Amino acid sequence: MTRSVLEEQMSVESDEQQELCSPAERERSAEGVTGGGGEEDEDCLHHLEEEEEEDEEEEEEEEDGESKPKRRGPKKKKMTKARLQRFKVRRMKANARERNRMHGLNDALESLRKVVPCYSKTQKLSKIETLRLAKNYIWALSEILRSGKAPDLMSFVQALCKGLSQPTTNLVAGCLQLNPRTFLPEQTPDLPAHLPPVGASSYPGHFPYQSPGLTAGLPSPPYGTMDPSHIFHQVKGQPYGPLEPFFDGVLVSDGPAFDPPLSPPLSINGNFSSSFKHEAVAATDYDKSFSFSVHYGGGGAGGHPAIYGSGGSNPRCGDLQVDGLMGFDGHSHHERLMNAQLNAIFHDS
DNA sequence: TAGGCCATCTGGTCCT
DNA sequence: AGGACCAGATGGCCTA
Repeated sequence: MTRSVLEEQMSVESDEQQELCSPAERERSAEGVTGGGGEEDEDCLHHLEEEEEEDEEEEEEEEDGESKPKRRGPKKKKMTKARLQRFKVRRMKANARERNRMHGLNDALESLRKVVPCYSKTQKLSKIETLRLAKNYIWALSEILRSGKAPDLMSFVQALCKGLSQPTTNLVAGCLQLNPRTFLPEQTPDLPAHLPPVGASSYPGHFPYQSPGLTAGLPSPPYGTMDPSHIFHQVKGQPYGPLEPFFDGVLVSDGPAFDPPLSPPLSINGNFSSSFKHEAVAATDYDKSFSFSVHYGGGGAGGHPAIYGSGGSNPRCGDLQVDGLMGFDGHSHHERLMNAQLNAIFHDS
């Protein structure tokens, strides 16, 4: 009897749940991907019913005093059918609210994903990575506004990627479409260290990259590492060992300290329509002294086609996996506006 | 198969 | 009392 009422309530709740779910979650639910759900509710009910029976038999057991150790503390209020019923209903309502609350949280997170640099419908950032990237992004933007100077691309990307996992780092790098050549000071000695105009084929800058994690002994792995090997691979003997702080020349002693364990990213929209070079391209002298590659989740040898760049001639993204990636200008008007402002900053500095 | 990520349930705490 | 928030536990899915 009680059971049938509860089942009815649960089915009602189930309907509510469908309404509360976001489309993606509804889809998941429909596929039976969700967690415990109603099944657990049933388990809970079963458990409660057992408890109820225990309560009812409590007095008898006390007389026995053998089968179960006596409970300490205040005697539990007897779970009458009515109480049990109320408890169950309350619990189900609480569950529904909690689900709803979490859906709201996820919606907010999804909104955040969309305004953070690298948004990909196909390759969603995890929650934690989204928060890290957002934090880095905010930090990087703040630095730009505060200093009025444009960071060099590499520092910028590194700031964005600080503390991010390797896959996310690759995603960001892919989104920004880094051009490894820009990291070669010798080749671009006269080029200004700011970002290229929209549509520019590459970003000329220098290579000030330095891993704070290595130089300052900051905590890193698995997150927070800015080890160059995280983003690119330097050939043995290449001269860029020492690392410099992010935003070369921007960070000052009294400036806001960048939280070591976290990451800073800034996605300057698809501006970095620079070129990704295939590693397979015939090696130039530059290639011999410096190579760049971003490994995606254990990419590299035999792994995923990592993001490569090593001074080749292919101006396209090559094997970079950027499916579904949206540049910053792939979003709302607001974002485009913001992007334009960023470009202005970079061009003016 | 292990580990990462996620959705959900649950009980506790705080607040209204 | 009831709602919001939180953290721990659990189990499913996915990928390397």
